[in-house]
Amino acid sequence: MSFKQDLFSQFARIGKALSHANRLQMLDYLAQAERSVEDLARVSGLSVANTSQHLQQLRQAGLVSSDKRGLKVHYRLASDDVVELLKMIRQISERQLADVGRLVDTYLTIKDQLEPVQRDELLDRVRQGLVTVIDVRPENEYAAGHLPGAINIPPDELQQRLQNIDPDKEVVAYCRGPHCVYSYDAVEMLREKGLSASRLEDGFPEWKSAGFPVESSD
Amino acid sequence: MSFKQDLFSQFARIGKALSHANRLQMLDYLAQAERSVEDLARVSGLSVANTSQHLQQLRQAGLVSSDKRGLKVHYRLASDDVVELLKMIRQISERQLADVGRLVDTYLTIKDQLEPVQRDELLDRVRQGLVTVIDVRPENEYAAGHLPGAINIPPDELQQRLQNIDPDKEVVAYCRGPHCVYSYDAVEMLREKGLSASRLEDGFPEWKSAGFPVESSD
DNA sequence: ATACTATTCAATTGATTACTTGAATAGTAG
DNA sequence: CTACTATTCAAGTAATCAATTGAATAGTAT
Repeated sequence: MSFKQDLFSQFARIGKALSHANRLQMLDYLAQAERSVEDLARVSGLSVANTSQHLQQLRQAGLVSSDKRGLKVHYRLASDDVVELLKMIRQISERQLADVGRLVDTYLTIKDQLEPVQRDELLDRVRQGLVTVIDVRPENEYAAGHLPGAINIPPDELQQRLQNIDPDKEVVAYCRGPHCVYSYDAVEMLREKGLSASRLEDGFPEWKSAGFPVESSD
Repeated sequence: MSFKQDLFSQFARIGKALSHANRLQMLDYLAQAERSVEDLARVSGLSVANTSQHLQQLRQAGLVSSDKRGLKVHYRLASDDVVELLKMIRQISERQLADVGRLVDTYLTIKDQLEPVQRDELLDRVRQGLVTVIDVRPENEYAAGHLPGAINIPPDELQQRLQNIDPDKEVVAYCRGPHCVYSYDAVEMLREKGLSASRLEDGFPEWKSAGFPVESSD
């Protein structure tokens, strides 16, 4: 009979509302505070009309409610259950991603052990143009010799020069040697900014002495 | 920024998996026990190929896992988090969508389905006249001894005698023992008809041997 | 009144999705 | 080996959905 079907179709409305990244982003913003349509359109980078339509889907699913005050319509989460629901999704998602090992190990993992990249592996990927290599040593050391194609960004400049780094490429940082702290710091910071970053095993001296190619800026 | 987008897209994958009534129904069945593709195809009334595709979406979203044993592939929920997630959806659905309230009243919740009725609890409720008890064994076994007040409806007669069952009362079905399939089938069918039905833990022999009262029709 | 603002509605387009069919794969049994 | 079973894959079609555009509403300010 269609009884069960009806029930599951109702549940599916909620699932459907959660099935689009933009709507989830809106819910995320609404979890912080109630907002107008315009606010939500701005933060999600959508047109107002499009935003409005998404919001209506969320309202139909019973996830948000709204009221009009003056000119503006204010939206908010319908109940705390929605926060719980989002939390569950996040939880399952993170576990799933950890199992498969995709986004989580570059973005989300807190107890990440900063697994270093092998030298030969890095060289391959540099030649394919897949990675941005960052040398975090002082400028004079960089000038004396560095990895092919590496750009020099001392630790204190990293913050400002973030926008020069291609966010779609993987970043590998290195410095003087295996125990140099700067490359750790750089990787940590880059990951916080959402970039996929890792450390070269060891440092420049080891790279050079292993017979790998070197560039210098004379 | 692409980082957040990626993250919400990952969450959306879970939402997408939950956005179809058939998939939710499958999750519901998997919440009770692990099942083969064929089992799930049968209960959801879909083709095996279609069922398989839905299951793969659920697996990609990290909601179910599977393993092959011999010919059959067994699917199960990936973790208890998924049960929690379903519970949240049901809860929001119940609270927010006015038209669902009625359905949920008669349809036992996902969690309830996992738990059969305890013997002593059943006896209490029988004495208060709150439940209809159905014995789904063959007539001769019923005649030899049955639970007090139980009515005998063999599985193949259930369909026709539905109208004799008070739809406002809770129904509890039992048969020979804990692994007897008839009571499961009866419960499933009654629930499909919108009745509040559940199974007695174990069966008649266990009831009798535990010293609970018994009636017989001589 | 008129002009203006925030939101929603309606129609359109291109992209996904569900489901079907028939074939491919992997494991079992004789 | 061959026949058989359970599941998955791949290709095609019809339905559904996201986003755009331009117009319609409802409220505010002058």
